[in-house]
Order: sequence, then structure tokens, then C-alpha cells
Amino acid sequence: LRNRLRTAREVTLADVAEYAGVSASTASRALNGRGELSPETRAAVLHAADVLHFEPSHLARSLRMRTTSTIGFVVPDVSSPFYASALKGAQRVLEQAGYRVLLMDSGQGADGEVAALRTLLAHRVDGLLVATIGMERERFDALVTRRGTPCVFFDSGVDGAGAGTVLLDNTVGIELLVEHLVAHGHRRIGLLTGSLRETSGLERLRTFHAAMRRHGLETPAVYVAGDRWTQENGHDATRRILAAGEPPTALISSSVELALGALQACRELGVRIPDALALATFDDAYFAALLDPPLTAVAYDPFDVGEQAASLLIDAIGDGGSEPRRVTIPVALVTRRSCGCAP
Amino acid sequence: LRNRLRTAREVTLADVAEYAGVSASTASRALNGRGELSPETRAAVLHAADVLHFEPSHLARSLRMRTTSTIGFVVPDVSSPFYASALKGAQRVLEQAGYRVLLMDSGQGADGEVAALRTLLAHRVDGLLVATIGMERERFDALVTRRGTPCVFFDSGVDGAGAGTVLLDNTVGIELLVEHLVAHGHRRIGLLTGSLRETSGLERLRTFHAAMRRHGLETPAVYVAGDRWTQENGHDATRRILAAGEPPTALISSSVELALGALQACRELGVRIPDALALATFDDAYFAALLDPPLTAVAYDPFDVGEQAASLLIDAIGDGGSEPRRVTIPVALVTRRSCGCAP
DNA sequence: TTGTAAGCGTTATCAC
DNA sequence: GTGATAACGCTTACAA
Repeated sequence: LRNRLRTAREVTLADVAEYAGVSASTASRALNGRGELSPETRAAVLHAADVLHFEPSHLARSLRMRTTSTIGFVVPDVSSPFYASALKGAQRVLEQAGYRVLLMDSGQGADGEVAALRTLLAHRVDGLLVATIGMERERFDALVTRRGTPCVFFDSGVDGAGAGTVLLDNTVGIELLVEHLVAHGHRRIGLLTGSLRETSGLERLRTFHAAMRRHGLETPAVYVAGDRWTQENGHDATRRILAAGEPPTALISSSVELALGALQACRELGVRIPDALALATFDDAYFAALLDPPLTAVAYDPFDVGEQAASLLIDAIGDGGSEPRRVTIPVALVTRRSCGCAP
Repeated sequence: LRNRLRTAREVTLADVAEYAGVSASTASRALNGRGELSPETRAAVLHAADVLHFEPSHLARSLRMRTTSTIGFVVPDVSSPFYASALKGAQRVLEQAGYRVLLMDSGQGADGEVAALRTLLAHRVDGLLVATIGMERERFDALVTRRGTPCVFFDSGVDGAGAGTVLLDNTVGIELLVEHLVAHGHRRIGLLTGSLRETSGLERLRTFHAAMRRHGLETPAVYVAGDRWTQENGHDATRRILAAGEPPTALISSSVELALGALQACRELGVRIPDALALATFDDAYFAALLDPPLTAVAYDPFDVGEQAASLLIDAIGDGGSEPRRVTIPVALVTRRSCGCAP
């Protein structure tokens, strides 16, 4: 026995059974609390497992049970605070329900996203949580719907696909921003946009135009710029917008990364915020109040996004083919100095 | 339809073999490019796999091959930018080498860490990448060393355990900070510390005391405070330190979260930085230059930490039991206004 | 109450 | 070259 332990070989259920003097099936039943067992037998098995430091192979179990208790999580960029927080929120709920998380970073590319999905599917994950960078319905169906693996989208979805979608309240968020800046007296307002292939990017852009129209305000094409969710893009887009013949007096940013880029650009150009340019952004980062100037922002709970998506997914795994569900995460405006509000 | 799709049996290697009119072993060989095969057979199998949308079960393969191509990644808090970046760096290297990442958040608790390790081991991961919150050597050995699963620590390790450890150059980092503040003329310097159960927390504290002594400076006990890596802790610790009879004129923060807390506390107390209190911190966050005031910081590449750790792990998986290796990530001082440097 | 045997979907070792 | 056959470690009818 001692030699058994020392060898590199893993301890298996068979070892436990042998040590306890029972069959493998009995050992299995004892360890999983299934079926009727005599108390002594159960105790003997538990003891054997303990002595041998038995750790059941999740692999073998999954193969046999045809379920892995593993959820695939796909985001464009794990190092972004938003996705990291959503991940944490989802993980909390998922672990509670006995699931593990297999994480994949799509690297903000369509190929990366497909590859990530493929890997996860090969792993036979029980469900998928994905913030897509923008995939066509057909491709998604061919890849995952056909397999029957439940998928919940968050932050960015594929129209009509999936068992559910969790989105921020982009409409209300942008409207709050526009209204607030208009209330400050601004009429020339610009917009920094992220990727328009993603739901959040597109919804924010559309709502912006709608809100401006509703206020009877014009938006020259040059007042809208940006195509990626990066600080660099925010910087470049801001410079482009400010280079307009008659630049806007206020700027709305679709994300905090873009806003940081705007801050940087304004600093370089000597444009003072909020006097020369008012700034307000989507995403209330934890450091927003400590920036120079403190940033007016649309706040929400990023953990909540992950939690809700995870709950939806667990439901979908449970009840199979009920209606696709849609959850909207509420947002609220937090005013600070960057929009012109008093400190 | 949805239900039908859902219950549809997965397509297996046997299906592919049958469709191609060959045996399962031949199909396996064709798909994996192993052994000698006639070109036609190979083509037929590949075609069949394509037509049937065959996706090999990673589960079955792992069980048979006794290797999962999966790496377990354990951090105290995924939503922290540092860990998220390290994760991304590690993922890049790991994916390149054909590994997937199974992520677990220990939730900053010892129990959570043990549970995470257990789960990962049950999953038969090929290797472990962990930033421990501080585990005893014995416990670690009983849990993972006994199993023989290679483990590389990063940011925080277990003395003498594991196949390698990747740490930031905490010594140089803190020395740079102390020297710079001393050069500004400060003699009363305080320190904000994180968890002292973690390597980085402890090393930073120790180096601080050593550096101060080397400069012939005294550090009253009340000048050092903090016990967790959170903004809230930074806030509270700062208030405690500033409440000293003769408060320090400069403050070093062991992490950017702590520094944000300090900034917040100073704002509340009306303490002006850098005039009334100079501030400099470990960690150069991407928003550090845009804070009020811009933060002087010790910079390093967080992705690098993950990459190096991943490389070490891949080596360890390859050559088995060579010497434990140790990598130190270089750091550099970035001066900005918060320490008293000109803008 | 407990044991036997048949798989889950692969790959490796033999034969032919 | 290609095909049986036997594992890998587990769960679960079905027997006993």
C-alpha cells in the first residue's frame, strides 16, 4: 500500500474500493450518497478515500455522465475591468451552483472568438456565457446552436440567438447623458464611440442620435468618431472631433477607456475641462472620482451583469427550451465636475 | 426544433469512421496525423469529419491520454487589474502552447484557495499557476506536491515549494520610492501596506524598513498601516497615519488600490498633495497620469508576470523535476506630480 | 445491501 | 496500411 501511494499513479476509485474491501460500484455509491448502503460500508469507504487522499476524476465522471459542470466564458478582453468584474459576478453564481468556469479571451478578433467557441465546445461545456465582438447569426447557429449548448450573451449579443441576453440599459444611459449636457446649456455635442459591431456600441450610437434629434439638435458627422474600446482610440477620436471647424462644446464618451483617452487628448491640446469642453461618459470606474477633473458618468453594477447572465444560463440548462430571456441592467447618472457641475 | 437539436446525439469518432468506411482507429490516425496512412483514406476521413461537423471530445481524449492540456489559474481576485493582466499574459503563452485555462478565484480566503486547488486537481489539470494569499508549505505539499502536478507561483509564493516563482522586483521598487522621496527632502515617511501574508506585501514592508534604516531615518510604528489590498483599506490606513501626533510628510503606498484610498482620504481631510503630503506608489495603473494629482509610481509590465510564469510552467511540465526557478520582473520609477516633481 | 458488467469517446498495441 | 481490442476512471442498470 505504501508503495502504491508513492508511485506516480493517481489514486482511483478502484483503489478506494479495494482498500475498503468492497466493489467499485459500492464505493461510488458511498461517495456520492446514492442508493441504500449500510452505515458501516459507507463509513469504510469514506475512511478509505480519506486515507488514500482520493480525488475523483472529474474527467471520467464527465465522460460517463455526459455533463461536465463546466461553463465556457468568452470575452474580448479579460483585462478590461468591466469584463473582469462580470466574470467575477458570474463565477460567484456559477460556483454556487456547482459549475467551474473555463475562460477564453477572444482577443477582440472574429477568428479568436470562433476558435474560443470551438475549444469550449470540444471541452463539452454545459453552457456558454459570451460577450461577442459581433458574430453573424448564421455562423453562430452553425457553431453552437446546432450542438444544443445553451448560450447566454451579455454586453453584446447576436440578434435572435441564444437562450438569453443581458444588456446594460444603454438607452436610458445615453439619454441621461444627453439630457444632462443639454441642461447645462450645450447644443453642440459630440460622441466617442466604441466598436459598432457590438450591441453596446451600436445602441449607444443610435440612442445618441435619437436623443439629439428629440432635443432638436444637429450632429455634424465630424462630431462622432471612434471604432474600438481603447484609450488610444479615445485619444485619437477626440483629437479628430476637436479639429472640426466649429468643435462641440460637450463630449459624450461611450466608455471609460475612451474617456481616459479624451482626458489625455485635452491635456495635450490645452483644452480645459469642463470650461472649454464638458465631458461625460458611460461607465463609472472606481477611480472616476479621483481623476482630474472628476468624471461625470453613467454608473451600474458590472458584477450584476455577470450574475444575471449566469442565472439565466443556469435556468436555460435546467429547463431546456423555454423562451429566450432578456435582462436589462439599470443605470444611473453620477454627476461630478467634468460636465460642469459644481465640485 | 430547439429540443430536437438539443437531444441530438453528439457526433463521435465512430460516426466519422462509419461515414468514411474505415475503422475508428484509422479515423483517429487520420485526424491526428499519426502513423502511415494512404492519402485517399486520410482524405476520406477528413471529408467525413467535415461533413458531420465532428468535434473530438476533449474529455475522452484526456481520459485516455492522461493529460488534459488544461492549466489551472488561481488568484485572490480576478477583477483586480493586476491579476486580470497577468491572466491575459499567461493565457497568451499557454494558448500558444496548446493549453486552455481553467480559472478559479480564491475570493481572498484560505478556504477558497484550498477549494479552488481541489477542484482544479479533480479536473486533472496539467499544471497550476497560482498567486497564493499565503498558504503553509505543509498544506500545499499535502494538497498538490503529493500529486505531482507542477505549480508555478506568481506575485506571491509558498517558500520552497513549487516548480518556480515569478515575483516583481519589490526590493528595487521600494528602494526607488524611498530614495526618491528622500531626495525630495523628506525624512518622515509612512507606508501603506497590503496583506502581509502575501510575498509582495511582506517584501515591500521589509524593504521599506531596511531602506529607511539605510538612510538613517526612523519609522514610528504609527507610520505604517494597512492589511488588505483594497481602496477602502488604503483610505482607513491613511487616516490613521495622518492622525499621528507628528504625521509623516510623505507616504509610500504598496499598491495602486491603496493609493486611491489615500487620495480619497486626503481629499476628505483637505490635505493637499504633494504640498502637505507627498505620495508615491507601487503599480503604475493606466489611469495614473490622469489622476489629481498625477501619481508617481513604480511601473512594470503585468502581462509579463503572467507570461513568464506560464513559460516557467510549460518548462516544468516538459522536463519534469529540474530545479525550481525564480524570475524577477524588473521595475522602474515614473515620476509625476504627486511626489513633488514638477508637472 | 452489494456485486457484475456495460458503456461514455478516445488512443495505443497488437495482429493481419 | 488498416482493423480488432483493450484500456482510461467513472456511473448505473440489472442481478444476486
